[in-house]
Amino acid sequence: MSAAKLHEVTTRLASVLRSSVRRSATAHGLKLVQLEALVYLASANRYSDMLAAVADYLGVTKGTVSKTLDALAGRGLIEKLVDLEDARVVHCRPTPKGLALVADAVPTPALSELPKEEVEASTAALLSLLRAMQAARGFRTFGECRTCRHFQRGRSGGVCGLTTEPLTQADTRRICREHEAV
Amino acid sequence: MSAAKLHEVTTRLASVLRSSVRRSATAHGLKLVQLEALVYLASANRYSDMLAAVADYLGVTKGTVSKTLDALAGRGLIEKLVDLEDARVVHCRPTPKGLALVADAVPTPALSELPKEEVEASTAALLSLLRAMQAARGFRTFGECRTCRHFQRGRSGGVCGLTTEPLTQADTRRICREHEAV
DNA sequence: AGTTAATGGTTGCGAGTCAAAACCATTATG
DNA sequence: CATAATGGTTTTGACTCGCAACCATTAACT
Repeated sequence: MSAAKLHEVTTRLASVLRSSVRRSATAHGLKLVQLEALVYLASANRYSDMLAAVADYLGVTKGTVSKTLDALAGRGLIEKLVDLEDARVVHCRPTPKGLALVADAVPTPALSELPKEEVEASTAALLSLLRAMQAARGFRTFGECRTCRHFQRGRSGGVCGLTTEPLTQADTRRICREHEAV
Repeated sequence: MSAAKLHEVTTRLASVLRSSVRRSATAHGLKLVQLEALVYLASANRYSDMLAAVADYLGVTKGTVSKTLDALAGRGLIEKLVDLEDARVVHCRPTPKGLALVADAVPTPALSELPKEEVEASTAALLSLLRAMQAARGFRTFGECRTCRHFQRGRSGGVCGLTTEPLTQADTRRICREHEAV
């Protein structure tokens, strides 16, 4: 049980997962990256639903993301909205049609058949593995606000210490690109 | 800690991993899929170093693999050898140059800095997760001979119960596409 | 202020991925 | 011996990918 073995298992898991997501994407007439971007946008908060965030999250270049989002917008799965305060940024929000596709395409995989204890053990193991890899390679952690060091809990929701803006309960369950683990 | 959360963590891990492998591939002048195919071939046994096996393993189509292997062969990273008994199959074996590239490109990631107990726990959890996903989606398991139900241990190495051919010690450490967990 | 960065996006290029389908050769099955 | 199954190659069209050039907007700095 060496680190090499762990690496091998991890890459294999990633490969199997990617194949099945690709299948799902194809079945819905999308490319793999298009579905991944759409799924991400469906759970990104308002600081994180822009092109640069998608590029960071998926680890692909801005150029690819630009065309990918164009394709999604062309199919009516997302809509692009220019930010009111910063005219450079374009917020991409899934349309109802896009959200429906996400709900249908996300595999709800074989995981639900695993025993509960095993699910918890796997999740914990993966999470610590993920954090280690992100830290070592300078990736953003992309977590939810409620687990972020900038988050200040309040009566209904809270406040982001970075932007000093209020967050609703729903906000705190979304993925943020500025997330930093405590 | 639901199955959905586990799925989310898994996909995120896969995404981070893929980005960093892509980076490594690019640094060596290869595409992601090309590096993945080369890494696979470096540890595949003689029943599993053919085009169809690569396609199964990576979850891409035969057409893509055909061109990918052509590209690798064109750079002198693998060599293609037609099977002596079955003229249809083409064995693809990494050249010394190809093996050197694999050794250099495989990340040896941040995992080595994790505590030993954590590595073992993560590996076990991931392995059972991987088996569950492969079983649920009809993927081949692609394991080593020594963990295969067809493997019959012998004095030096063993015998594959499926092909009835003898296997050396080294053979039993390689990846086989006919692998089936016990 | 006013130049200089830094950031967010778009566009174009060339190589290559990808699914699907048609196709050929070889081996297995009846 | 015909038919199927398997292993590979090739073609087509849409799209990805990295790279780099480019524009617009905002931030930083003497």
